[in-house]
Amino acid sequence: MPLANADVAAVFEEIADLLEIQGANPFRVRAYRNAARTLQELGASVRKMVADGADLDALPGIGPDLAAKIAEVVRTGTCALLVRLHKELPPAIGALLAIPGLGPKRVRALYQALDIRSLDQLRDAAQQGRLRGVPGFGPTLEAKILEATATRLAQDRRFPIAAALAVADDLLAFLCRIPDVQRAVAAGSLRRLRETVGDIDLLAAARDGATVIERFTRHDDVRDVLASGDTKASVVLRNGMQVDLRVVAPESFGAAWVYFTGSKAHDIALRRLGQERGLKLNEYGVYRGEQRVAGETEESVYASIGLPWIDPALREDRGEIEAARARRLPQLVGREDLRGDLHVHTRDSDGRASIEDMVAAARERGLTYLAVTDHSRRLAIAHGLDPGRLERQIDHIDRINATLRGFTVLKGIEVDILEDGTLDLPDSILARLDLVVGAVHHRFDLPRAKQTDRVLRAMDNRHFTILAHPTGRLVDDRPGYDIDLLRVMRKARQRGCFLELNAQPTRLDLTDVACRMARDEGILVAIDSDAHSGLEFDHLALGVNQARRGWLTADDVLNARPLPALRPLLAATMG
DNA sequence: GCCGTTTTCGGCCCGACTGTTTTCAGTCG
Repeated sequence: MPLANADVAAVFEEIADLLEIQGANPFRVRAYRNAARTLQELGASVRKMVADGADLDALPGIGPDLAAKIAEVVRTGTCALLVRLHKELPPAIGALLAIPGLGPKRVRALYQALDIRSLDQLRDAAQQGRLRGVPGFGPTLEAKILEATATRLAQDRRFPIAAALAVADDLLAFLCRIPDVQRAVAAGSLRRLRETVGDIDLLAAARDGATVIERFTRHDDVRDVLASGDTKASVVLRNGMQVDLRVVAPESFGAAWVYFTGSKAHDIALRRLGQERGLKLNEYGVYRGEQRVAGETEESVYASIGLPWIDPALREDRGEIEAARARRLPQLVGREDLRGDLHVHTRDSDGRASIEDMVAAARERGLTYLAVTDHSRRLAIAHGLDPGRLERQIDHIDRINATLRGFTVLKGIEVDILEDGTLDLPDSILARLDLVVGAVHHRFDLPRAKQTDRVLRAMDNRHFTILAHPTGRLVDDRPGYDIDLLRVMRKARQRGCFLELNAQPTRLDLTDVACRMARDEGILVAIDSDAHSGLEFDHLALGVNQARRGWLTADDVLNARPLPALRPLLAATMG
């Protein structure tokens, strides 16, 4: 049974939940959570590391004990500690922690007083008014819990960043119109450009916080006010998104922006650095004793602990602090660095616009080339091209290029990688193209070894240029097929071909961690829109966001190259 | 349970808001 890093991480998360409910040492609990996070973000397969006898306790936050437990989970699928905890506590009790207002102490109190072991039992007890009898529980909390269990608020709900960005823009404009507000900005995971966000964090600078909070909580789109004080408010909008607003004085703005941008792990690391220098960091500033030494700008906060400003996309405690210390932060790629788009559909397959329309839309967005890469024949539902229709498209593109100045249409195909690793069109026609984008569109269920071999074999085709949406993942929906990405990347490097970062908001495939891995392996990434209409070129910005989280610079991005520099790279893979 | 330019033992980030209290624990981010 293939066991992914996420599976081991899930075991550790569950251990942490149960230990917490038992009232274990909070730092021990944190150690398990940190280890889970490390595993989830690790590029390499922990299963393979164990098989290779790699030094697991060299990983951050992993000591001898956790290293042994990782090996145990990899070998057995579970570990003795978890088995023991399951004997001591009801297995489903961890799910109760997801209810807002319920933390480990209250969950334990409910279990001990009312023998509540599951969400269903919790809901029933709340309905019957039995919760308020438990010490620390009153009618208000009971009503809140009843609502959460009834409306399934317990489920972790996250929104795609594109939707959240639009909502945040409107709210920020609203805040800026309040007279006392000097600045209003986004913070949290939204500012860090994560692909989904659980809530929208906003920050405003103003003298009179209470007034700002009051106006904000009366915004037309606010459905519920979860909390509201003099400096912060949490609300739920009509569309179901939760928004947290924090208001601070202008002199604290930079410190608060760092604080509320996070990530939590990044903030903790910063505060630790501060401690080493005898400084205390909080949302109001940087303090030496009573005296405030920084805080008006983000730069001043970072400078106080000896660091240059760090881009929010990097603030995940994944080495950015060490890089900042060494003055080796990457110069992250920006949307303006993209010169072209190497994965675009037209009406000839399942796109909605003509080649000419796509060219016009690309030019409007500052691009200087695009590759037409319609689907190949196997994808009949998308009206995929057979050799004859592709021949005619190639001729059509030649005629279009003859009329263009300062823009080039490249001839390509998004060819299906068949189950045996062969491509869906004959080499004779692929040879006439500028690039061949290969993609897996079926048989996602192959076992890891077969899926990996399938893609490696496809890359052996001398015409293969770019692997599209390399894992098949869908954001928050489908985990992607089981494939050894590291082997794929090493093959790509050996063959001189490339991986795509598909910028469709539902895909964002590669992930940030995989982008970082590609960079470490020395592979160029193509940030492609996979546009099916002119408007979808705007998705490129989302792809760039993801690439920034993956530490990519313009040098790491294939289509940040102007066409004269790109052509030889494409040609090298075309045999 | 981890970790070390103060330490191999004793630390481990910090503050706001709520509800249930009557001075604060618990939760959350």
